[in-house]
Amino acid sequence: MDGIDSLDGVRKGFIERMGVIAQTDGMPRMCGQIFAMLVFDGDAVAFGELARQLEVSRATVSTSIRLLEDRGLVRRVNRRGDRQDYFQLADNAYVEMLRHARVNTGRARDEVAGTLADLPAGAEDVRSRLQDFACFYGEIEASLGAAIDRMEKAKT
Amino acid sequence: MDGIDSLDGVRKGFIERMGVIAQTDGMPRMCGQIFAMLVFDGDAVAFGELARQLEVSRATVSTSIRLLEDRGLVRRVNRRGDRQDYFQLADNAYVEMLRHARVNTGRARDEVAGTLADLPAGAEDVRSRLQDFACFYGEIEASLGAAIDRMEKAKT
DNA sequence: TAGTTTGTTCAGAAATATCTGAACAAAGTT
DNA sequence: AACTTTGTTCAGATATTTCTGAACAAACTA
Repeated sequence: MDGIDSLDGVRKGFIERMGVIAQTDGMPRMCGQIFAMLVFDGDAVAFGELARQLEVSRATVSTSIRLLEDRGLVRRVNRRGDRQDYFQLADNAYVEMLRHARVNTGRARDEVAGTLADLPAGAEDVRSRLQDFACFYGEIEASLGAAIDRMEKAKT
Repeated sequence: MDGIDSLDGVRKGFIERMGVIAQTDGMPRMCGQIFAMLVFDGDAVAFGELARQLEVSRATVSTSIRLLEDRGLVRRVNRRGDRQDYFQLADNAYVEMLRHARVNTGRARDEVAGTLADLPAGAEDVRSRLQDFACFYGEIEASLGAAIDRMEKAKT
């Protein structure tokens, strides 16, 4: 029975692929790999273990973890009798991801809205096209909002 | 009356800011600037004008435009008696953006689903966490799908 | 035909993002 | 006190992305 070895192989593949996805998603690869490791392992993982298993410097772990903490995706915990920091997924990690996306979308929409406000009188055709553009961002925001609501309701 | 000059200033600011947004959005800056220029100007813009006004090489215009075409955001048109290529927003550009986002999300979900399929028997806790992760992507896909439907309906 | 304009391609330059090693402070251990 | 472990910071190395210039082919012009 090689259940454990096989599980470990699957785990490594998952971590590696999530690193790639993070990259295509506008995040450093290491953030994706750390996130994947926390999802897979479930319980809190030690700072040192992250550096050792992902084969990166402690500096990289430090900065990557901070980014994840700042986004509310990861929680730092301490264990009695252990000086190391441990990390685990924030319990609302997925919702926080959506919130972050919504904020970003809002920023984009604000830029368009600002341009609209700056438009001189006349230029009605430009205004109309910019309004379409702003609506586009509005649709995304609304959709993300709906998804956030659904996930928060499902949480309970 | 400086309506036109003022309009031109607003236009330049808009183009520049959309370049930045594109970058934070995982796209080359020039794609964002070209897109912005087409949104603002409305009618078809010549290849040469893009290079001249955005102050970049023709090579950059060529590759950026291709990316935009490949994503279905921009349409290339030809004018009788003019050898130059002209470009304008695809009429369903915004919907195509959403579609692209949905495809990407689907890819990510597929990765998680693949990992789930590879999991050996047992490891039920890991399975449960990966399922949550897959659901998260599922929610995004569903939301994008809803936004796509709304926009297509509003199109008419 | 020789010269111009137009768009593409690609090697490599320039800019940016990501990661590392070394120096450090804080807190523990011997 | 001297040493170890832990996490942070930052200058700069490494890797990646983005843009350019030059070479080119296709189509027009003189």
